[in-house]
Amino acid sequence: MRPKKTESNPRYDALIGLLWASESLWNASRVFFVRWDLGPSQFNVLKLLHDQPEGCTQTELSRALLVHRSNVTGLLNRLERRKLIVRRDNDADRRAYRVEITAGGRKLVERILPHYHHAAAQMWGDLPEKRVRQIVDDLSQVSRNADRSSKPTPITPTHDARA
Amino acid sequence: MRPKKTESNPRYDALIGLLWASESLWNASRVFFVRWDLGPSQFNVLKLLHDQPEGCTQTELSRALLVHRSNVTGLLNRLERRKLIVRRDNDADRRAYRVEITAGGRKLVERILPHYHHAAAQMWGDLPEKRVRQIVDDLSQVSRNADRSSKPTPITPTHDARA
DNA sequence: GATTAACTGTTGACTCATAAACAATCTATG
DNA sequence: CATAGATTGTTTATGAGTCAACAGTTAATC
Repeated sequence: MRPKKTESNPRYDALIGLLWASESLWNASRVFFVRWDLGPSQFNVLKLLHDQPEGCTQTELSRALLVHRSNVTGLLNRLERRKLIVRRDNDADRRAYRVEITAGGRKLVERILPHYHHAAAQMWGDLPEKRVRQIVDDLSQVSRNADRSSKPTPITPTHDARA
Repeated sequence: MRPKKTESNPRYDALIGLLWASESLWNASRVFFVRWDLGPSQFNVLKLLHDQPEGCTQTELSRALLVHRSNVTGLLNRLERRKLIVRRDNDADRRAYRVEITAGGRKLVERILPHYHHAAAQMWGDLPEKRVRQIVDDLSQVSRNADRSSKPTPITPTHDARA
């Protein structure tokens, strides 16, 4: 099923390649996590809470993970059912929970992490350290550009808002 | 909400950065496509069929798009309802459809593509052509490694299958 | 030619994502 | 203080993804 030749734009092709790579990675990570009966998204939540011992609100979680508030609800429900996280009441703000990881959740993350690091290293094959770092820099620029294009021009509220 | 310092692995960090960038891009592309009331996945289907005038089966589509067979069903249902694609009967194989893009679908894709190319170019900012191409190469290697790790060792059936 | 094996698309149950609307709560501002 | 506005988390509806199981069809093999 060879695709038809179409007018080629290297930057467009590169974008497709990037999305393709990340889809491959995401699929691989789904397979990777089945061993522990976790989805990649669930692990991301756990990892974040693991590095955030004070806990955080669901909205903070949603912003850190780049997902919608309403999605966090179900994600946490599933994790709470398995006692990997808890929703504690927040005295300072009775609207919000303070979500924390449990001892069990922490243990699970720490059991998984070494394998994850190992698998991640494999993905880059024998690419030299320097190139990897270069890619990280370039991609963070891409992230910024993407965010800028999808958000409605934040307009820095810090004095002096001339466009 | 600063994250806790944890033992750092550059290749792991790079992977997270890659996934992060692609999530940003995906979100941006979702916003981008609302104008035409399309999801990114729907557009991917249309684009593929656009470059494939002979049409293809749903399974071929699923392989090309890296998604499950069962997902293609709903995707095509939504596109068919809007008359952007058609499922034609396949005389040679009565199990399979031959999915084709309609004139309307083709027109839509061709209206969108220029904007898409433009937006894609923006994402890379002023990164020099050479670096962009470099990234494409490196990422295609990553894709291969990811696929290898998630698929159960294909074992090339071409003679000589000693592990 | 009949049976077995493989493949095609759909369905149902589930996860993960969005957006819109809602009650409860906090924060400003009059 | 009152009230208007913003924010927090949930619900509902929908899109997009997985997997497992199914009927129908094709292919292979005996």
